[in-house]
Amino acid sequence: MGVQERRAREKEELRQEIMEAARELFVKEGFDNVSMRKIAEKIEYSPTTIYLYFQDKGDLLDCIVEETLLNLTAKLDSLREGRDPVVDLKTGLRAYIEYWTVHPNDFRVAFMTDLKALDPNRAWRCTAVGAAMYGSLRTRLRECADSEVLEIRDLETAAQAIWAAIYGLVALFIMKPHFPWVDQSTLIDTVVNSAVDSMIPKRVAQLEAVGS
Amino acid sequence: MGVQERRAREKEELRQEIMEAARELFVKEGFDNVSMRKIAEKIEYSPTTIYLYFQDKGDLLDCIVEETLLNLTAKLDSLREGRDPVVDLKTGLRAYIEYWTVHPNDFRVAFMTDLKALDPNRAWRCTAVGAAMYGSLRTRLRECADSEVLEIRDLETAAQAIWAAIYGLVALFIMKPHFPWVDQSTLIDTVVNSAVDSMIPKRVAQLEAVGS
DNA sequence: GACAGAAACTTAATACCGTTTAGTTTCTGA
DNA sequence: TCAGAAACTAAACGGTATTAAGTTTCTGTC
Repeated sequence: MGVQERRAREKEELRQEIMEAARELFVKEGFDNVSMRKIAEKIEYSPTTIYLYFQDKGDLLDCIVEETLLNLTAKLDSLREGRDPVVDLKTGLRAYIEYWTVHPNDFRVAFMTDLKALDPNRAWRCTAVGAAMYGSLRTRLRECADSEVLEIRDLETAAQAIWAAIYGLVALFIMKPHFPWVDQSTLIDTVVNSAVDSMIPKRVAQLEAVGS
Repeated sequence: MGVQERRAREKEELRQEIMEAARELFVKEGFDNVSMRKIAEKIEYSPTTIYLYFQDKGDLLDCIVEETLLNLTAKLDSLREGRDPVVDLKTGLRAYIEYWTVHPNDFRVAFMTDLKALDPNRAWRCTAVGAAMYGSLRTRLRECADSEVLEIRDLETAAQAIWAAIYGLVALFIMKPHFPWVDQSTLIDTVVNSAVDSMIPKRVAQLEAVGS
């Protein structure tokens, strides 16, 4: 029964080809400015073929963004060193911000396209990976709390506050690229330190600030 | 020459009527789900008439969002008490966040519609008011720095870091309404205090934290 | 009061869009 | 060889923003 396997493989290959073409176009032109017709033209199939592989344009986007988020997740996981949880936490946050500043158009596609905001039913893949990433943040924060150095009143509140600050910086960088930002690296450090250090006793916070 | 005045007044009235109808529809259905035809139908004119008053759909959005931002600006200005600059700053930040959580759809229209992100040329009205609001934040921060209580290394960096944290919280509230947020008021206070207090010597920061 | 011209508004068309229906072609397994 | 499944497509539907050209309405002047 090698035929069925080949067929399945071919089907998967075309699926990947569609996603690759769509990602390239979405990133270059923006989700709204890319039509199913344009994607079809790029892969030299008829527009209707895409609907055999994806429910609709939103589903296609969901799959693409899921891939992006999984890629980011892998990158963040690879950076963990496991020595000092606070260092790991800050390193992860900085890496998150820098990943998106390097791939701004992916961020636009992932977070600045209406669809995902509307209902988690349609963008369930993204929602799932996003939830996993938030879970990872919370875990790292708990590790900080479990070590002797941290004073966290409410872990959930702390995690959400940090998420907000980090997310806001990325979103503004990307939304207002022409704004007269101060030195990017300095600003990132300021936001990360401000968000994390406010949960940490002064003594340790100062040590961290010096170390970075 | 009372006729020309009346004509001008009538013209302005229709302009306002268009904006009112469009705002209502945009807020209810979202920018992308509202067509010029629907707006025209609501005001009982032909779609083309709108183009006599606004360059295109994007221009119409720009004008509407400008109005929203000016309204918010007025609200923020009215809250200034001028006694303690740090209190004024935090009050303003909280008010900013709460304004958008009360009008989430206006925020969607204002900040989560592609157009504005693309080029400041097209959304110049919003860009201008937005710049004024950022200027106001910087002014308040300078007032804090000028009073005896503050230690701000770089004012611009501090302003941008605060802006990021505050903006991020609002954006996440609105983008992920189904996320299991902790108590909203607590979270807002945490983010505001974390952002502002990191610029303030410990002694004062603690006083502020108690006061809120 | 008649009337030229400006202003306001509309009709009809252009060139797109996402998606669906109803096919056609290609391939597979018996 | 051939029935049926799988893969793919042509054509259409009902929508979109925007524009060009035409019509109606109003105004100021004679």
